[in-house]
Amino acid sequence: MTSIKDVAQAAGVSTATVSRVLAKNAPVRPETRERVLQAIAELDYRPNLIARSLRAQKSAKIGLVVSDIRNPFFTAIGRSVEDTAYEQGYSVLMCNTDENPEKEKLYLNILHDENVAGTIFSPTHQFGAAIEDFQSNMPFVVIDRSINLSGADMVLLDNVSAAYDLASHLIENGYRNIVGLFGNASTTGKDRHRGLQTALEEHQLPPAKTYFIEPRIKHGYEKTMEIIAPDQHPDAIFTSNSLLTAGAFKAIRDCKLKVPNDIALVGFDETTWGALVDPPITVIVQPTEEIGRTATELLFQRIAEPERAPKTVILKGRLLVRGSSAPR
Amino acid sequence: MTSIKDVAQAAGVSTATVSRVLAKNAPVRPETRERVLQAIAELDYRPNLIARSLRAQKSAKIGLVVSDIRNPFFTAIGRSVEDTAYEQGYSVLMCNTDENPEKEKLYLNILHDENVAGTIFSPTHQFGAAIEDFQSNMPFVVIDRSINLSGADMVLLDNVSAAYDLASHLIENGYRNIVGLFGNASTTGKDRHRGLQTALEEHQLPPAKTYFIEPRIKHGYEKTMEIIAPDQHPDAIFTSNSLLTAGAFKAIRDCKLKVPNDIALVGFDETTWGALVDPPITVIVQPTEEIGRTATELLFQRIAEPERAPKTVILKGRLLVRGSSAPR
DNA sequence: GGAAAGAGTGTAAACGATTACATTGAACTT
DNA sequence: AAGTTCAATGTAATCGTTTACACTCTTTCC
Repeated sequence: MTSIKDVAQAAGVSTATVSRVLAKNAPVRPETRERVLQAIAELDYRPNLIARSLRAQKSAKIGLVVSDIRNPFFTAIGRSVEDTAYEQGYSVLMCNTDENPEKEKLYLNILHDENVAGTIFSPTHQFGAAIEDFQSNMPFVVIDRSINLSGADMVLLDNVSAAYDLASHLIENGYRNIVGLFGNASTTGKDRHRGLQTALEEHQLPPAKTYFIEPRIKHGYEKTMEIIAPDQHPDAIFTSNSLLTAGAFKAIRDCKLKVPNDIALVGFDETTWGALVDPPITVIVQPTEEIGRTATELLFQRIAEPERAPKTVILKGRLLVRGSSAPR
Repeated sequence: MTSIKDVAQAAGVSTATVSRVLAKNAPVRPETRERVLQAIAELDYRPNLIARSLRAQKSAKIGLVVSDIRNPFFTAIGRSVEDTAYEQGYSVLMCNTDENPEKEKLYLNILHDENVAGTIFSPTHQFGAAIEDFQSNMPFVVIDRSINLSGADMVLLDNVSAAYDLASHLIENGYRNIVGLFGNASTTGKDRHRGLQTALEEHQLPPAKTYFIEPRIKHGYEKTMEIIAPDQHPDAIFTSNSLLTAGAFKAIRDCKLKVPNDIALVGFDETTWGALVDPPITVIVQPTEEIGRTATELLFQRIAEPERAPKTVILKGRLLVRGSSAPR
């Protein structure tokens, strides 16, 4: 390993001078700077980020803690965060918690210990309380799921209104007997539930039967199999998460029912498969690129100015109408 | 920040003793150990990983550099690597290079600077040469794509044989006019190409028309649109990557052709959508869990024993026959 | 012409851990 | 009883940076 000492020696200056050349903003005689830069190039020197991080008590890394890396929504967020961070010279530590509060704690601790400059985080609702411990030390931006923490920045979808739009669309297309499947890991499911019920209410319809289950393909499948009794079944399934949508779709197909004639299906998030299946799925499209970028920008703002008043940015989803919810 | 000094003071010992308690293997009187542990608990002390990493010149992190995080194959690998690393007390820095050699270099440098213990890497073929620079310093395991580097461990699919099986299946089901779409970013495409051509050859059929294109949904779509002329089209499309499969599927559908009656479609990697579309897609299933786990284990082996002779593990794919390649 | 200001550089102290070496004292050996 | 051994602990150097402080030497100003 070539260190700053080797460079200093090669250039005939002190380590402080080399450091100043590196820092760019300190005064160094052009001639000296030249010598140092040449020594750096010759020795192929690159500063040790660990040492820098130890000394500076911070680093050019941010954490991204997502709850399920298999969910394409979070993959998309990941790309967007990474691109934005990259432009600012930051690298991204991506961690997957599997909706597991234990792992959330573990990874937040690790990120903290790694001196990350801040973290973008989609917490389970169980985590609500514990997050307080970390907030003091590390800037936070919460995404996707709201959390009862006054100090944190958040980037959220207007879930109630998006679910309302999606449900209204179903109702307007003649569906009356709607069943809702919602993820039980976060506030998102609750908000989308509310949007659905509000829409029904406003149309003077009775509330939907709803289920809160683990947001996994498997559970979406199993619950849908339960719902579809041989003798009777709802005329539409409303899902709050693309994994549940996939599970429901599979179950409907295995029961040999036709979408949308026998049963309509709508959900959240645009995925590769949503457009490919027959019929394609009507969904609320979340602006993933914008969510990731906004979250990263908010994080950088907070890093730069820790005392800035927290912001919550609420973005709108877009209803993408396709065949799975065609008029009855 | 509470440091080891605070603990030492609280317990009335030196920092060395605290460190020894932490290290577990050094001799400390039970009584003293008890006092130290209590101080640690009271102060809620957790060692600073940065400092530890600086001193030890290594860390309990490994890098995972994937070429496209949107490709479900790599997402699955990511989960598997993470789980295995987690069991060993390591955390995973996941980076996305977008098949871009510049980003590959950047992230390998960053990982190196972060003192990661090693890196699991799926390189573009352009990267073949440059990897030499890093190998000396950092243990490597290459996955998914072979690379001409004698010193590195690798975990690969037996691509030639898998592609051979997939092609033979098509041929046996009566398909004769096969067109191949292959990713141009890696050796994987080339190997799978060879498997396809070998199968045709062995059945005394003329070689397939093949295209090497960017492994993106968009490019799979566009190339397939070109291939499907209004007057004539192949009777099967063979794709080497699930993103290309998705693009091809979309194009076929947009051309109002029926799978498999008008045209069969086969590819690599099990995805959410492959099972959901109608007909479901015949694919080679890669053992992603095993690939990730094996790669991580090889990496740990090499970290423990840097001079160990390099291994290449070749895993077999499994042919999953479904409707998209039903007999003519 | 002397004081003041400031550019350019070096010295050395941090950051928070680990660990080689030194020291102490008790137990054991002969 | 003196020497030997070894467990238990402390002291201080070290990892590779950054930066407060000190110093020198010009330049500028009255």
